[in-house]
Amino acid sequence: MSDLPKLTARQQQILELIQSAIANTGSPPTRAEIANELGFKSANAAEEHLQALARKGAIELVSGTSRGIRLKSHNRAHSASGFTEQLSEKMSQFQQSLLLPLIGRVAAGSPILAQEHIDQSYLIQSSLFDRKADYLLRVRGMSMRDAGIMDGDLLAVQSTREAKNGQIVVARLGDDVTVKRFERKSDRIELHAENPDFKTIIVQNDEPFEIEGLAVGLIRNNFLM
Amino acid sequence: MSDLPKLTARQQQILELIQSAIANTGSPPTRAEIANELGFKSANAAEEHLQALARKGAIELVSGTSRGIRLKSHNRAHSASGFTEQLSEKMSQFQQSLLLPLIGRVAAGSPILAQEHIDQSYLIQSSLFDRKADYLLRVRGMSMRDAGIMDGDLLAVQSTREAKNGQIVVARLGDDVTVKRFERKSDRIELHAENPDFKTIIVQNDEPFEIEGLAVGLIRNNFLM
DNA sequence: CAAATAACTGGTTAAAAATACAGTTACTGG
DNA sequence: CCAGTAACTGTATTTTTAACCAGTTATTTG
Repeated sequence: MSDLPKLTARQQQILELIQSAIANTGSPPTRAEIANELGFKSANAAEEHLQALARKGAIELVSGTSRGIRLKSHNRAHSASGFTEQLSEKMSQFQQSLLLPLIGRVAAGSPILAQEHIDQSYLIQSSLFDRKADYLLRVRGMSMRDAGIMDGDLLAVQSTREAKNGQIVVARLGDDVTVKRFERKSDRIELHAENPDFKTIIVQNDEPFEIEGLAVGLIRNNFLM
Repeated sequence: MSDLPKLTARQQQILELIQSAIANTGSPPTRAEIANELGFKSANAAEEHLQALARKGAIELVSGTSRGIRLKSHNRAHSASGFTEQLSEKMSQFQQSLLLPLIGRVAAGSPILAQEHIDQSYLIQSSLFDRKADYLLRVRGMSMRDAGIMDGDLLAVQSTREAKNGQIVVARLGDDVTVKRFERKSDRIELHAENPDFKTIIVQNDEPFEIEGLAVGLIRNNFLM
């Protein structure tokens, strides 16, 4: 519970700019890019903001390397303080957002090997989903069609080893990762597809099996073809 | 669908190294880092591999910028809309997030974007969807179930009066607002449900009808009950 | 009120990084 | 067997970038 000192509005803005740059370009920004983006005439202004953010534990600076800015996992709730900012002329700057990595493609049909590469990241407001998401998985296949999870959808996943019966989980069977509805029976685990064309996967207690996470949300962005 | 020329084993290795570097450090590697990692004595070897990967469409090189390597996500057709903002004079390198209003219940007879309908707003990265969304609409009912649009989902909508056949639209029929698949025939407009339990709505040319917008994305946040 | 802090401008410098050019070696396909 | 390609070494040059120093102007804080 290292409560990092609270950031000034300007520092918060810098932090979000860094997140935004990572999400959009794939790399953290340089000092010059930050300065340019915010209209600073000197890159040193950006440098000092970065130093301040590093001092306060919001980021980590890797000395001697270009674009050596790393975000610290500052996933903690942004304010336990009761009052919500009614004063906000620029509300967007004070919303807590998380940078969620998109983990690639996962088989939701007959399980295919998951290639765990990070294509890109998306900046997602943390309150968008009911529970905190840790990453996004691109779903492949139609085995969860009747649950409204279609091929190509991005599934927001919370990392956990636990699940309750009936929840939709990301499960790992040996090397294969799959999305299914979870059901624990006394002697086995059942992974139900939500599509009559796919059959339920039965996992005996001695087989390799692990819950990778829990589905907490869904994003579809391929509406137009 | 873009079948990129297949990579040599070495090129594949380089690509994986890039992915790995991004996953581990948060930034793409430099030429020197690649060379060092693979034991090359010259950074130029890395440079040539990168050029080859760029030629084959696996990555994109941003010239003149450090760590300017971007992975191409060959797993999705990102935009069929060829004319994406090339008109912008000096488009900012860092895209912004938009505060999208969530429209809950649409009152009969009033415009969708009337203030009184706005429950709350969500901060959404503008690049999350293929086309710019203007608002979020909470979907009621299961008439679009087979298109993966479920009761309670948030539909990201772009305001427009135009739609092409086959697109999913938000349509207004007199006082009712509905989400359906759009089909224009010579003498009428058909609004198809994606659920056999619902029948197609036929709109004769003289009936009151208007397209409110186009579905560009979907968010589901009620996974856990 | 003095001192610290935040938020800058302006300039400098050394290191990091991209990138071009000239070679070498091995393999591959016509 | 010759040309092209892949996969390098080695060197060089320019641009990018990090990082430091010296100021200025508000604002806050003890």
